[in-house]
Amino acid sequence: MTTSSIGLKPVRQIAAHELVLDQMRRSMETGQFSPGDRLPSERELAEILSVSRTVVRAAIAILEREGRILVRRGRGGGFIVQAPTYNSTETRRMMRQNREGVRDAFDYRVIVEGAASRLAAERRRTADLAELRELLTSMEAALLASFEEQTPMKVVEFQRLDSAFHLGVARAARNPSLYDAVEDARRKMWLPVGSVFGRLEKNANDRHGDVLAAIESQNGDLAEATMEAHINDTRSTLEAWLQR
Amino acid sequence: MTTSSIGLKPVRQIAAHELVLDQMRRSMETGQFSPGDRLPSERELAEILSVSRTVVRAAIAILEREGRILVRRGRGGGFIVQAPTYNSTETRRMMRQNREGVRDAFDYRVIVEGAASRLAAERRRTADLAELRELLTSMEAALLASFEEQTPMKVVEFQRLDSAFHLGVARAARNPSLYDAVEDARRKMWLPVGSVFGRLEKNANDRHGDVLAAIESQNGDLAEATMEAHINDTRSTLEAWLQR
Amino acid sequence: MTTSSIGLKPVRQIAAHELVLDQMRRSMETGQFSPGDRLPSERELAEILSVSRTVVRAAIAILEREGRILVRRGRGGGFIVQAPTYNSTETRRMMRQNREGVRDAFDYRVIVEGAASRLAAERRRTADLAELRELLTSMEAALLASFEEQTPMKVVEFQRLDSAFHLGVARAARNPSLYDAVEDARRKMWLPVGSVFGRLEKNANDRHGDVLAAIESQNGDLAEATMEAHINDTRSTLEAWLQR
Amino acid sequence: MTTSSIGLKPVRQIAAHELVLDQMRRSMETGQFSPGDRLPSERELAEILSVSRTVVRAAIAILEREGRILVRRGRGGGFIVQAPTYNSTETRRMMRQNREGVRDAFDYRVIVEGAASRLAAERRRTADLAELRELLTSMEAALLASFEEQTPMKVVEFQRLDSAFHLGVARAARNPSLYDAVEDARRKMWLPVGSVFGRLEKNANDRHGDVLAAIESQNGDLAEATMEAHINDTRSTLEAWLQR
DNA sequence: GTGGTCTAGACCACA
DNA sequence: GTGGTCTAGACCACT
Repeated sequence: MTTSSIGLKPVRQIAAHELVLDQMRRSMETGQFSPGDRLPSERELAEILSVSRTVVRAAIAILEREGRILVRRGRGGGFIVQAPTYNSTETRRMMRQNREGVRDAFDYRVIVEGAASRLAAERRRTADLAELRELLTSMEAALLASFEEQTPMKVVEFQRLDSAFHLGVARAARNPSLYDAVEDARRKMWLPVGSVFGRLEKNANDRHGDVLAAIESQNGDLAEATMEAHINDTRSTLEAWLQR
Repeated sequence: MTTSSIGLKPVRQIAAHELVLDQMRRSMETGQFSPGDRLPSERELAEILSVSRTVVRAAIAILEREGRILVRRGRGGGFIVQAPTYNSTETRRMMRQNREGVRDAFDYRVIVEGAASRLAAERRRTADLAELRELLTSMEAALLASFEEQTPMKVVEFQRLDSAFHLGVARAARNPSLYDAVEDARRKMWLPVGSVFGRLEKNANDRHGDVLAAIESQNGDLAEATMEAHINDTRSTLEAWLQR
Repeated sequence: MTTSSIGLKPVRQIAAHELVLDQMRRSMETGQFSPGDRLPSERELAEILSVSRTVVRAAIAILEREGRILVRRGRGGGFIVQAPTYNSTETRRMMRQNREGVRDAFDYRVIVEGAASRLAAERRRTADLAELRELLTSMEAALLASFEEQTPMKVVEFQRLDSAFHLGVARAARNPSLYDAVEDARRKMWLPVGSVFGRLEKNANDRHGDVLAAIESQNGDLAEATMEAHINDTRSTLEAWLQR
Repeated sequence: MTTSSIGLKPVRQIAAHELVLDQMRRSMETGQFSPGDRLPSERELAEILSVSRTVVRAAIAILEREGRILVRRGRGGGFIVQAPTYNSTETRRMMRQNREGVRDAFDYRVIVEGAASRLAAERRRTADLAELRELLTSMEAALLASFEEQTPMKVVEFQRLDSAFHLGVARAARNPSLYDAVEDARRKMWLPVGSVFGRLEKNANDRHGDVLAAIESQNGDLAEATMEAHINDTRSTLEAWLQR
């Protein structure tokens, strides 16, 4: 697709700090860190990512400039994750200009997450079920709370729990490549969409429940179909929103 | 899966010449270049890959040391692709030690190539069909020739045509992420397996024909099923060979 | 003046790369390097400034961002000094808003350069005279050339030679503090003025000649008076220009 | 002078606590604090100097080690300024080894303070005169008291008043650069000389009176000459003392 | 041989 | 114990 007729495409050496940046963005976008959380310290990040502090700093500097994190100095300081400043109007405009990309991203999600769901149904262990059920409960509670308080559930909290569930399913499928593909697919779709779904998918959890039930019953076909339906629901919601 | 609980995994910066090396290996492995062929000149490669000649030289030097290419100097010289020296026994030993990896790779192929086949059936255009049919014919001819001459079809030629067909299907699916995933999946599986299939899959083309027919008939379910069957056949063949 | 009643004022730790930046700006502004010149290499600069390359790079990065230098990579590369983009109108506007600062800067120049000229007259050695005379000749030649060719002498070339002469006088005064003061004074005045004087002070060299003659004759009073007159001429020229 | 031919000299980054140390030494040396006085609290100093307490502590620790201040703990404690333990013999030896530096420092003082005095004569306002006259009176009284009591006027008190007068003149000159230069010049000369002048310049005030008179009469030439004479007197006194 | 990047370690200022 | 900065040295890619 991107290769020349000769099968060689330009290589681009990626600086270490860009790789680190990717990692950090990704872990924030998939909700591993929520606003207000403190990232690990520079030294820890360097350790985890097996790079030098210099490289971590380069990435951090960019995130700070973007306003994604706040740097606090001194003892007790650190890097504080900031809420991303989503801009619905802007997002909508961008997505409208990229209809095809959105469609492709969803198609891809349907494929890899559907397959993951099927495999999860076939391979899930008790521990997987327990984990997924717990995530379901957390989300239920969070949604409930957000309704009662009349305060919409925070977008990022939703994102975090949603991602956790989908990635949990992918993990239960026990195929590393597939897991990576799911992560990748979510990432591709998620980035500009965060603003939208926090307010729209109040009933997302019902679908999650269906998926979990199918996985529990070890019915691969059903698990796949349910997951596909869930993702296509999301797609419809998004497209309706884009039409408005 | 490979990520820590915190979603961060070590980054590894890849030297430009390694990326180039990857590209070149890949294009030789997928048969873009056959033994005896001359690679583009250093300058051309540098241009195509958008790196400096230094980097190309570094990659070339490694390939030469490995015996994958022969460097001929002077006028009329260049880089001549050598036949890879596959070692069946070694390959078999390695794959036996990595049963799980092999299984995962095939599972992943089934998923992404199956999906690609389905989408291709739904979205294929006339030009796609023409292209795929041509590839089919070429392979037919090549196989026939190789039988008549009683010389086994050259491994790399088979590889080249096989890859071209599968990637052609993926291209017809018109989803960039999926195409990349297919490429990635083939790459994961292909590398050590080249030695095996040149001699075993004499009837591979029948399956290809079935896939193409399904795609042509725009029957998504059938296309998916046929592709899955084809890949699972390959899997069986490989596993039988590993048992021996 | 700037101290509190208690004699303590806030301290500001100056980062090494800022100090380096100052040094480099200063040496470019006083014409040590002209547009098109290549700065010493990173490694040499680090050596000369006795800092690490990292620090040099930090300063260089800022200069590059400002467009003051151009970075060329590879063998034969380096940092190429760019012509500063003076903007007469802008300069005039700024200077009009800072009349007092301009007056103070000239007053200060008159004091320190006048004193330097006097001391130079009293202390000059043969070598000093030779050096100053040579600078005079160079400037003469440069001015002449610029007239004959009908191309105005390049601003920076003028700056360079002018600075060299004045600093040469200060050096002949043999008082380190005074030399620093002269450098400082010129720096304070010079920065935004470069654009103006290249075209206006065509006869600057006559004054320089007078100063040199007074120094040569060891007449301190005359040397001081001549230098003061020269600087006040410049001041008048500038103020006339500001009036326009 | 100190620059290489290329106009770049080594940079030295100065630690914040050294800057603080400088400030504190300076304010004690110019008599802002007299022996027995209590410095502001650590917190206040940190505030005034806009650094953290850590830095203040580092500076304080050094001053304590040198015996310049006494640290008293607990309620009513604080940092108590101690009388500097000047050592005439030592000072004399050091200055003899640095004859040239002393000469340069005085030359520089003559230049900048002479010019400051001239400008002050030309620009002084009534308030300036009042301030200077008051300082004169204070010094008169202090000197008188010290004679009557047969106790030599405390060195630091002299220093304080002397500095105040000279800086007052510089302030009246209304040129910030020049004021800084005067401060700088005094600082360069003052540091090692404190021990000497407390006992020697009993008649310093007469000169101050002359300077003030000249400034008052708006006679720039006279004001400059008087100040120069005063400084050169001091120089003579010092040189005589060094000869002994 | 140039600039570009990274590493490992250190010291500092901050809170 | 945190981030901020610097050092010294290395390897790499570029031209």
